[in-house]
Order: sequence, then structure tokens, then C-alpha cells
Amino acid sequence: MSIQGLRPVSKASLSDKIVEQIIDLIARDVLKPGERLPSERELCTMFGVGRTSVREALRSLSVMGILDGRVGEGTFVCDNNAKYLEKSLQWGLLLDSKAVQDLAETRLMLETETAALAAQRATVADLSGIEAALADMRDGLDAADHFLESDLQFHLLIAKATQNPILNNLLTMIRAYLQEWIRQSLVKPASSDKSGRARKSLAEHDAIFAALRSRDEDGCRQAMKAHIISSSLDLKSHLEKVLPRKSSDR
Amino acid sequence: MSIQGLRPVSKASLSDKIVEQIIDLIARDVLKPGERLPSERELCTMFGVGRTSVREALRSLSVMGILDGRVGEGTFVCDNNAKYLEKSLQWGLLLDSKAVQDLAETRLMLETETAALAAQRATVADLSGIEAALADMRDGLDAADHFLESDLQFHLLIAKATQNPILNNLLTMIRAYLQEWIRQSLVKPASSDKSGRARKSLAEHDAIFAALRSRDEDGCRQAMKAHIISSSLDLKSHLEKVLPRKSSDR
DNA sequence: ACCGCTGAATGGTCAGACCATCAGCATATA
DNA sequence: TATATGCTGATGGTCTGACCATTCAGCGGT
Repeated sequence: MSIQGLRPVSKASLSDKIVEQIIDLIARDVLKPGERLPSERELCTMFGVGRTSVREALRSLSVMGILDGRVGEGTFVCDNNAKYLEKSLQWGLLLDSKAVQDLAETRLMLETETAALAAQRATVADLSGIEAALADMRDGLDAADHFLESDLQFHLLIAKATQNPILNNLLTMIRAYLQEWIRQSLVKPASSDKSGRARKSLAEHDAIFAALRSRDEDGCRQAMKAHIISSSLDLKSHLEKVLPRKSSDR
Repeated sequence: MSIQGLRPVSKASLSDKIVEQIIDLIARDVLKPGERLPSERELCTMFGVGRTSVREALRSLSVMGILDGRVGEGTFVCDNNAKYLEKSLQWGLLLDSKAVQDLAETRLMLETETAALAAQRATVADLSGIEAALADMRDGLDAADHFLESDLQFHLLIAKATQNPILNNLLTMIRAYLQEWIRQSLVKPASSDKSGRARKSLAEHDAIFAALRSRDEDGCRQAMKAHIISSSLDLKSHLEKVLPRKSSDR
């Protein structure tokens, strides 16, 4: 027997209700971005609940990227309330075991298209930033760490130049995972000579930047693709030396 | 005076470290979906921290949709990694028009390339699964929800056919976010006639599948791109009706 | 075979305490 | 006067121990 029209009773936890209230306050602009919330202890009395519940609510909102708690200062409304997406995409990446090859493949895909987008949208400020990173690479030709750092900057600045924060964040994350592998494959290259690799890499970056500056969308795509594939060769051969072969090979 | 070689110390909070550990466990399949975690009190002794910290960690993971706590039963790993949708809509959030568009752009980028990859790698099982989803769409031409569901399946199966779990997971999550918007723009289309949109969409999917089956990598890319752009137009005009324009517009 | 009771385990909440950190201010020093 | 230095109170982060409400398994009675 089943009776229609029965509604589930309120099963929301206390902290969830608090979350709702705070979100509502933000949505109605009572709490504006950057503003400071009352202290946890004050919120306790205001909501009439224990500190635990308040803290769980604040924790939730901070995981969503809506609030940001700073010890000794207080809790603040994040300027950018769309952080939630980026956060969960990050954690999602974390969830998937960091298979280096799959990651590298994803990076290739994202970064070539990102470069094309950047060619359309980069501001002059973006361009000069990227140029600076390039100059920095040139300076660091003989210092692996320095070189690598500028290299990373170069790529991240391009991602930023798409003006798409989600894309930017995704690429930053992926790159962070790969960075250590890339470092190793540069420091201990398969192809004996290492400053040669750096020099080649620099030339490739030059090509990318040239295409970028002249707003050559497709040229940028090609240059980036060529660069990543080229640098992936070293990474791949390095991996094969270090990693045990996994089950399925394609 | 500045001293070189000083590294920033660990500033991650206790609960954040616990979050990382648990995510790692799930990523390495030590904890499988649906499985039950040790009780909070056990976790306290296992991690050597107070219950507060453990609870904050569990709370975070549950906000992310990775865990699910049930009173009197325990805490479980969600079998459905794409719970984010439910969660983010539950909080009614706050995706401004720009975020949705950035997301759509990212999707376009990923999904076109994904289609090309799938054309190379799809197994016969993948293909027949995709074909089944296509047939399902045809059946659901008049039932929006049914149609939408099969549509989603179609795209996810293609992502799966790349055999790259990271790519797959990424697209699954992005799609989960967009799904509700896509639904709305189908049910309440800008261009008056809605079964027309569905029919057009079906034709586009046919084209994609044809290219996929004949392993036409570039054709697949083009077909997918055309499809997403076409369906994005409706989404975009829908957004402009529903969402407040935020700050910068490009 | 069915029902209801009981008790243990569990997540949710509470109160009170201590700690590390930070802003702001007063003080001391050059 | 201007710049360090040191104190102090407020704040978020953590710990402890307690109680509540819910759930489930097991027991006993029908």
C-alpha cells in the first residue's frame, strides 16, 4: 500500500541549514565579496547553535570556495564565488590515479587548443608577461631549475591569456602533477646531451611566442603541439626506464 | 639580509591532510565506491588526531560528493563520482553566466579532441554501446528527459572510448555541471520549436557516429565541433534570458 | 514465521578548554 | 621623529568528553 502526497520531512542537519542561510545572505548581497563575517563565537549565539555546527557550515562553504577563513583575522567572503567549480575539478583530478601518460595526453590536448585561444585573446599585458618568461628561460639555459621554472611560467601565462579561469586552473593543476616528471626527464635526459634539449626547447618556445604575437591562431596551435610532442619524447623514454610496464599498452 | 634555501613550511591544516590521505586511498582503490569507512572514533585513533579534525575532513569530502555520512550506519564512499551536480544545484549556486560559458568553452575544446581520439581507439564494444545510446535517443525524441539522458550517455561513452580515464572523468564532471542548463535550454528553447531542436540534434549525433565508426578522426572532430557549437547557441541565448550579466563581457 | 523490544554502534551536536597566529597598539630604541 | 620591539586581545584550529537521535542486529515472545 502506498499513499501519495507524503513529503519527506526535514532531514537537513543544523549545519546545512546554516549553510543555506549564509548562501542566501551572499546571494542577496547582504554579505558582499571581500567582507568579513562575524566571528565563529558570535555566529554561535546569533544562530543559537554550538560552535561545532557553525564550524561545519563554514567548513562546507570554504570547501566550495565561497568563504575563506584566516586564523587570527576572521572569515571572509571570497571575491570570486565561482571557485567551487575549479575546486571540484581539482579534487576530481586528484581522484583519478595520476597515470602519467594519460595526464600527458590530456595536457597535449588542452594545451594546444589553449594556445590557439590565447592567440585570439591575449592582451598586451599578457604578451609582455610571456615575453618576459621567455627571456628568463634564455637566462637560465644552464641552470636546470631556473630554466624549468621559467618554462612553467611561460605555459601558465599562456593559459591565463585565454581569459578562461576554468581552463587556466585545469592546466595549472595538470602541469603541477607532471612537473616533477618533466624535471627528471630534463635533468637525466635519455638523449645524453642535456643543454641541447634545453636549447631546442627554447627555440620551440620562441616559435610559439612568435605565432602568439602575430595572432596566428593555427600557427600557435601547431607550434605548441610540436613543442609538447617533442618534449614528450624525452618524458616518455624516461618513464619507460623508471616505471614498470602497466597491464594494457596501447 | 636574505638567506637562500629556505623552504616554505607546511601550512596545511590537519583536516586538509586527512582529506588528502582519504582521497589518495580512494584513488588507489583501497577504498572502493559503496564501501564503508571506519567509524569516526576509529579514524581518530588511526590518524592520531581528535574527532574534530576527522569530522572536518569527512565534512569536506561529503560536500565534494565523495563521501556520504548516514546517522547510525556509518560513512560511505559515494558510488557516483558525479554527485557534484546534485550538490551544486542543491545550493542553488551561483554559477554566473560567465562561468557557464567558460565551462562550455572548455567542454567544446575537450570534447572535439576527445572525439578524434575515440575515433582512433574505440573498441567494437564501445561502438555498439554508442550505437545503442543513439537508438535510445531516437526512441526518446518526444520525451525530453529520456532524450536528454541518452544524449548524455552518448557523449560519456565517447569519452570512455578514448581509454583515458582522466579525460573521461574530466568530461563527466564538466558535463554534470552543464547538464541542468542544457536541460533547461532544451525544454524551454529560445527558438520556439523544440522537437525541431531534438531532431536536429539527433542528425548531428548520427553524423558523429558515422565518422566514429569509419574511424575518420578529423571528420569526427569536425562533426562533434559542429554539434556542440550548434547546441551551444540555444544554451547561450537561454543563459542571456535567465542569468544576470556579470561584470566583464567579452 | 512474525512482531516488538532492547541495546550497542554511529553520526550529529554541544560546551569548555588550550594553542598558534595575526592585527593593532604601546613602548622602546636609533 | 621614525623605525623596531614586545605585549595583548581576538580569531580560527584542535582536543576532550559528554549527550542525543537514528539505525540495525539480535533476542524473546506470540
